[in-house]
Amino acid sequence: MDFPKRYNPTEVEPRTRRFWNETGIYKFNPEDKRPIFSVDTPPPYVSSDHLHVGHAMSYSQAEFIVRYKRMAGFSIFYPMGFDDNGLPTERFVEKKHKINKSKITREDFIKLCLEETRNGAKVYRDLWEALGISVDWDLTYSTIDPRSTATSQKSFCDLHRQGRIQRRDEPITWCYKCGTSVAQAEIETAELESQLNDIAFIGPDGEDLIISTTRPELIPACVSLYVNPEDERYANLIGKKARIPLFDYEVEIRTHPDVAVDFGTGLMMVCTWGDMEDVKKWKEHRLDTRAIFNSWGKLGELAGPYENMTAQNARKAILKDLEEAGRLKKQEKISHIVGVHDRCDTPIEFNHSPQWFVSLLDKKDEYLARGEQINWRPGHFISRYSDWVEGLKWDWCISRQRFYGVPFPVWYCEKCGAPRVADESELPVDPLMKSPPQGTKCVACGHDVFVPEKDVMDTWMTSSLTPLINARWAFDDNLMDRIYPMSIRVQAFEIIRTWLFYTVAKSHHHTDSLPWEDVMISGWGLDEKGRKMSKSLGNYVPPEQVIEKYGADALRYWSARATLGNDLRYHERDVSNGKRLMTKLWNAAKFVAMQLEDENGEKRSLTPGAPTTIDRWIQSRLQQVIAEATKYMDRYEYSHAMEITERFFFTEFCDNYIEIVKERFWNPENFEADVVDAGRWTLYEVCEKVVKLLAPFIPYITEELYQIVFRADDSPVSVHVSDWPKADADSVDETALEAGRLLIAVLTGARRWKTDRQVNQNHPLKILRVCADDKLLEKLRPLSADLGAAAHADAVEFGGEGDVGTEIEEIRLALELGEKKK
RNA sequence: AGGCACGUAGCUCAGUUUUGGUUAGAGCGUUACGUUGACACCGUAGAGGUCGGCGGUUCGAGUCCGCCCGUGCCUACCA
Repeated sequence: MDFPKRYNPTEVEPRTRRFWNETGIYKFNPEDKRPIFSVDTPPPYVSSDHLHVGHAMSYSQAEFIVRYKRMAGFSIFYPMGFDDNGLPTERFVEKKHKINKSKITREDFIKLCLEETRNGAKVYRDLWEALGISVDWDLTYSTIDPRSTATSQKSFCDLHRQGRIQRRDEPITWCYKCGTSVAQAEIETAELESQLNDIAFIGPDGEDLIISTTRPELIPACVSLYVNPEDERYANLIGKKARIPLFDYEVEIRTHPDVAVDFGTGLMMVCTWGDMEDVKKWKEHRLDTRAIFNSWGKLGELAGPYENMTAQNARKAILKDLEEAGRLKKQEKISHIVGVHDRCDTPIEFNHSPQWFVSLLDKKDEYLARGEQINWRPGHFISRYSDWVEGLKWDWCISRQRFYGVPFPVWYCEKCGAPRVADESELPVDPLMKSPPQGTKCVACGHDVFVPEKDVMDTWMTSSLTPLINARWAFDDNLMDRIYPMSIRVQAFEIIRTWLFYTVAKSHHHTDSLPWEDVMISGWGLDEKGRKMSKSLGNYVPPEQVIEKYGADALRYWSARATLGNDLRYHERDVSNGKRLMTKLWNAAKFVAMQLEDENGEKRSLTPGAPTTIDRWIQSRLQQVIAEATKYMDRYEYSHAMEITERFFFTEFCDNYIEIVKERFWNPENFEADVVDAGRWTLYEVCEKVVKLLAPFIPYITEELYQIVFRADDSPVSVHVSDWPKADADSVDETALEAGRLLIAVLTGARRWKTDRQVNQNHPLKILRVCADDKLLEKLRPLSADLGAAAHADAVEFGGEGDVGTEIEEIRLALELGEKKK
């Protein structure tokens, strides 16, 4: 047997990858009749320059489970997708090429996006392949490809038919940097330093009416003043008019119970939408509309002399003018929370423009009920979901005033503006490229000329359909009854409110079911200080470098240390520790391999032989480990499965069993032949099972060992399609387990005694005398040969007096050093 | 402000639910010693913890309950 002295991942990993590709073991076979385990895995964004070990971590964690399920006998449906469209990609392209959508044609912009999409996909794919992520690349989708486009458009049409989609013209949260509407789910909060300004408006009798605002640039948008109805200070003002400083027009003074009496003066201005509260009062009281921003966030006509200024400049100018007019009474620094766009951190404003909405608010209860039906792992993450659903305030705005995304299957009547939604048979369609079918007439007015919808869909409108994209829901040859609902969704916690929630809502409305049965939530890989890895902090650890230095298996080992759903700090020493496990495994397997050949290099035939107590001990322990590891893997607790296997392998198999059994091979003349056989057989069995138990975590080295040592002519082609070990409860031998514990206690005592005398552990003992009560001695007596072998004792005797304590109090030892043999 | 997690050895983390139960574990680091018949990418042994704090339940609490302190994340702020 040709067994390399050292394991070299740099050589083995690419070769093994080629082997996997050639054998096609990760391909989904639709003809396979075994139960299917299908995985809805996150399609990463194109902006690949942000990849760090945290990404490697979360994808690896999900993949441990997939590899386990594959070995456990499931037919695996494991696709990868790429989230190529929508704002994330557009923002990435704008940043990289230092452009924005106003400075480039739609066509050129889309061309750049497609180009970056291809680049990004390649970087990702290279990394996933290097990591050994066992997806079936033939199942790959992109959220901009015809399949996803058709699926998204079918979703739109279906929801539209259900009356769940409407076009509404109302105030909408808006990002002026990106020039588009955004949905509630895309708004994050940020703490901002600001200034609270006390400004004197002019009361009906010319008196000062002081309001406090952080947004003085909105004064020209002011449409009303408000006080609390209980506030007696202002009772006489209600219904009267106040005059706006600088802009010189009048607004009515109204009441609303939401106005806090104790904030500032208790008097507030309400503008055409500085925030949600303004919108609320505007709707309730049908206030005037004074929209002052144009679509790029500069002030418009109503701002008079401040027209065309940015909000920031207008704020300064207006404050200066107010001060000169003596109307700025007080300024105070405050920090407050504002909503910002998650893609660019720009504070969110309100704007008024027609948008497409998916109604959500009327179905909160049903979404919450769906949440309860999901198997959340870990369970507590359901609260992230429920909290979000309960806190929903707006329906889902799905239209974006952008270029690169899935087009709406919609045209408008040129004459009356009524929308004409495509029929499902027309999908996929880009209305900019294609008109409605010949002879189509407007249902409202009968006119036959249409103009295309130019907006594109929110990227989540598409990615919320990944289970349905995978199942080819929009196509005749779909896999709906085979893979849908999918078995599992894997993702990190930060996109519960977006990807997860929207996917649940979509499946609820399209198929009246959950999209999947289980959800497995991963944590984040953090830097050494526990901070999130980010480019700006410079605490990035690129996974390629780690793989190059330690191998993919070592990086995966680090990933497997994080318990399910918890964050994990990245320390190179943990990766290095993975390397250590690999080295140990390599050497242990090498030792096993050595015993499989005779002196002439001929392969020995393995027979169970006559197992000794210690052979039965390690076999029994193995059965327990298999049972526990399997239990953990079934619960997606991969970290515990690996840990228990690793500990068993190191401390019981290597440190004790191999040390005990090796004497049989070095001095076979001291043992019965079938005892030597039993040792050989047990070594092989246990090591093979350990290799299999570790295969999901460290797939490369285990594959290599399987091919070199454990693959027989009639075995499966790869360890990764071999059978996951089955625990055999009947073969757990309680007597042997107890005996093994006693033996290790004696051995540890002998080792300590030698260490105290500063002699080599191999140094022979003339006599090892075990002293304990008769009951214990009875249990220990059958171990005599193994004990002598392990402690390198010429003679093992029982009974009498001893002075070396062991870990089991009742056992004491008397030892006598022998001559060192040369 | 509310919600959810977390707080265990110098460091990084298990263990806390299902099941409360003798001296609380691992790896790294550290100390001493050893070593070339799987492995120096090594072995053996040692030192190291009032399990964030206080109180409660219990024969018994790292584990269950209450309160508090600290950290992180999520959600939300009264302009």
